[in-house]
Amino acid sequence: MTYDERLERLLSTAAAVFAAKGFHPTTMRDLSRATGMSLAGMYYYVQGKEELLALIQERCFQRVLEGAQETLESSQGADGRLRGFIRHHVTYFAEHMDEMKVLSHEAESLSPQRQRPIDQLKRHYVNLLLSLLADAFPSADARVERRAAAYGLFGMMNWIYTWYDPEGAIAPGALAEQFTELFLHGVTPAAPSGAAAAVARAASPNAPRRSAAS
Amino acid sequence: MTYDERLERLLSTAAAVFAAKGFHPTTMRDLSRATGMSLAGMYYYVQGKEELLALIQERCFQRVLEGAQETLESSQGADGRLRGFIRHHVTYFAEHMDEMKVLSHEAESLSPQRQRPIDQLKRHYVNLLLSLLADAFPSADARVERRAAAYGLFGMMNWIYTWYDPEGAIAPGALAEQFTELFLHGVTPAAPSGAAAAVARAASPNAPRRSAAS
DNA sequence: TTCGCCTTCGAACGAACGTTCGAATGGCTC
DNA sequence: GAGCCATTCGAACGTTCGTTCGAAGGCGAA
Repeated sequence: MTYDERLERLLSTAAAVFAAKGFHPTTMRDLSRATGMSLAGMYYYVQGKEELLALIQERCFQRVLEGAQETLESSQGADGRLRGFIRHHVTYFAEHMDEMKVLSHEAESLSPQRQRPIDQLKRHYVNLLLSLLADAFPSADARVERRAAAYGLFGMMNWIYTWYDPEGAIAPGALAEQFTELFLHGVTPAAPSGAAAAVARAASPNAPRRSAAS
Repeated sequence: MTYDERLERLLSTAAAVFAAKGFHPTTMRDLSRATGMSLAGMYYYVQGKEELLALIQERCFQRVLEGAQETLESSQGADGRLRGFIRHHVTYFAEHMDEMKVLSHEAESLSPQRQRPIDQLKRHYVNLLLSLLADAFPSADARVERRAAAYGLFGMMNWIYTWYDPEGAIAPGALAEQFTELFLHGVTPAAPSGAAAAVARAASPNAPRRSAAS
């Protein structure tokens, strides 16, 4: 195993522990136990606990951005590009829950100087979605509305880590489709043959009609 | 000032500090400084730091639930009740950002026995939305779809604390309307005279048509 | 074998944390 | 004034944290 591979393993183990316990409650001794390395040994690869978090977030975000750009390059039309962006974000999130949870949930856990480069990636990514929305809906140009829609979508997608189980009933791809339809057309079945209604009906035609709050 | 009033002030000050710094990084000495009380003095009102968080979350959630139920009682029709639920959640969130951020962001910061009663409130609240969705859209009955829609909506709404400024360009009521339209009908202008398109157009007819990612 | 370098680690350090304790304060009742 | 109770607090305790340091292990090159 090379140096780089061992660093990579340290980072992904740390991401899993951070995702499970939270960044601040996690101790270097926790990470030592999880990785099998000694307490001091980890400092050969990383300056300290905070750099661990910074590296995890930075690498994860870069991969998300790269994946999004690749998806956009192979998508056609404003609508197709927007759909591709959503699909990529949701599936990537669902398939890398640990890192993405750490990226989403620990967005304020770094010192300002370590936060800055990550915030720059975030600005870039948000602007990317805003420009996709502008291309797809040139008529709905109100700036605040577009921001609300963009952050609404990010909320929908980034909240995944609080409830979603990739091994559960909803596959990552299915979740991406549902969120795409939800964002584009809402829950309301638009027309008798509308896409959202069709998708919903096709999946489970005989589900119970009511569920009581308890 | 009565005992209860002083406890209330301690809780709301603590909520503000927890919202700003996060629960775990906040020290009892931070709270002592923010409240003006002595370090030991706070232990007269509260068993410890964790009970502080538990009380904040429990009281906040109870108020949200009460407000939602009151809203539902004065709403008519399945669609009206669903709209009322969303409007209430968003406006309450926007107007009580500190407590709601602590409720949303520190949902895993309590020990299991302190978490349990709050999780019960949460289950109740989620089931409430699920039943509203079942009433409003009896045709789209697929169970997983309803869950995805519900959690998508909660994500949209609870993500507010990461970006929204109640003093900024979007008033709480306006945000609630936009999220309601977004959830019910999506961003796509449904028809030339569709509600979503009309709302969007009315607010800012001459916004620029493009914005580049940078 | 010897040297030097990359890698690992046991042990310890100083700081900061949540919490406790006993005393002091202030006002009210007899 | 004396006694009592609710309230506040300075000072300290024991623990745990992130980090450091010097030494040791392992291994290829000379």
